[in-house]
Amino acid sequence: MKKDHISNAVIRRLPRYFRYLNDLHEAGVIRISSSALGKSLGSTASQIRQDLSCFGEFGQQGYGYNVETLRSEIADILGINKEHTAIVLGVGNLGRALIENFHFERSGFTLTAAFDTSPAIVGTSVRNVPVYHADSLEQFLAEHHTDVAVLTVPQRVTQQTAHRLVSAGVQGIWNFTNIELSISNPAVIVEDVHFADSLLALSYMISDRDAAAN
Amino acid sequence: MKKDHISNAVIRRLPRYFRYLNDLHEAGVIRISSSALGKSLGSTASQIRQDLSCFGEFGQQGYGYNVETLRSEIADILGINKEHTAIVLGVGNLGRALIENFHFERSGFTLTAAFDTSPAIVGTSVRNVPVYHADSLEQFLAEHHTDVAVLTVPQRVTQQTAHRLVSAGVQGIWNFTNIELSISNPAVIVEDVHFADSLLALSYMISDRDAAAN
DNA sequence: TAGATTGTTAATCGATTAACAATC
DNA sequence: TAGATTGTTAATCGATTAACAATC
Repeated sequence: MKKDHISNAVIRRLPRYFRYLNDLHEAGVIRISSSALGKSLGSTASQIRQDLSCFGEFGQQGYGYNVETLRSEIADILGINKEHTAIVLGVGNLGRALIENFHFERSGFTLTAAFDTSPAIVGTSVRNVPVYHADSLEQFLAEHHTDVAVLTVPQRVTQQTAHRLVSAGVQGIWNFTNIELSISNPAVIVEDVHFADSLLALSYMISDRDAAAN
Repeated sequence: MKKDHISNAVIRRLPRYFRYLNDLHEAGVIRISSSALGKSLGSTASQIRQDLSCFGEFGQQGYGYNVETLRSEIADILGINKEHTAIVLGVGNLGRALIENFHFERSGFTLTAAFDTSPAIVGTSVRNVPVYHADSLEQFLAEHHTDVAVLTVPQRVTQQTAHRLVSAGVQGIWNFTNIELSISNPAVIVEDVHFADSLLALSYMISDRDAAAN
């Protein structure tokens, strides 16, 4: 039974399902049951059926799920076929690492441009992505529909850059800075990648283990 | 009332509390109530008091919490004062970006070494972190207690590198590869930073918004 | 003292798991 | 047909929120 509200817990599990189904597909697996899927992913068959049922009926009694069909359905749900576009703000080490190494296209995104202020790189391109001066950001956004901005700028210009992006109408910000963005427009979606939070959680878990051992 | 089991939900919120308390402290704020904290962080006073009560009693009736005291308590809880050590595996763009730009010391970690196989960088150092050849990993780990390994190696060597790290006795792996690690030793803690999962969640959320608008 | 705010217990809400009729 | 497995409803579990006595 399709639901109209999807909980965050479900949304966060979908990419993992997708990733694993891709692996299965590449390995030539044709069908899989919810219980096999659950076992591989460390969750339960119930949870997987419950999660999928939020979006429709993709399986067949007595058979399970066709791997390629389910993969493709989840891709659709996640918006991978929507031809999203993205730009990168800040071509330092991290911005460059993402442009060069991260497979945006596997998530359905096309990188259309990058922006920086350093004269050494403005005018060059990285992996065929042209690097423009940050001053031309508004002009670019006015001329090119852009769904997501990847924020990898230095901390001190983070907030102002975010403001400019929101004013210019981007739909989402993928935020790699350690700054908590305050965004006036609630329609703009901010997805944070807080490295420090992740490392501190790891720190807690290894420290906790130490404590338990004593 | 101190708890012995702390839920994952609580653990994931602690770093945010810590980050915000740091900001408050730097801004010279002396005291804060759970309701003010909740309002700023977009959660509830109840939740914050409930979360903190897992670890002890840090507040005072009628007053609230002393910012510096609470900050310091949470730092202790997270293990920031444990003088953890870390090494970086793979000094490509991402590894380099982390070494150069991420403030490991703010999370209580000291970077003691990095490893790579490229002759161009083995023997150099990045931000005073020496880069050794990956072949010397085991020897280094035998001689230097190492809590966490930061995994930023290419996908094809990810799993084998993880195995070597686990065999050599690291306690935690901060995994930036898109590979789901399978680790034999359940005592080793893996913290994944799955960029693609994060971007796909963002993709879902902007796509969903589109759909709702139609 | 009176007002504010804690830590904790109780109530509510939501998410996960179990059970099962339907059916391939 | 018999076995397997779905989608969904019901039961359980855990997390969040509300309420309040204690007290600074």
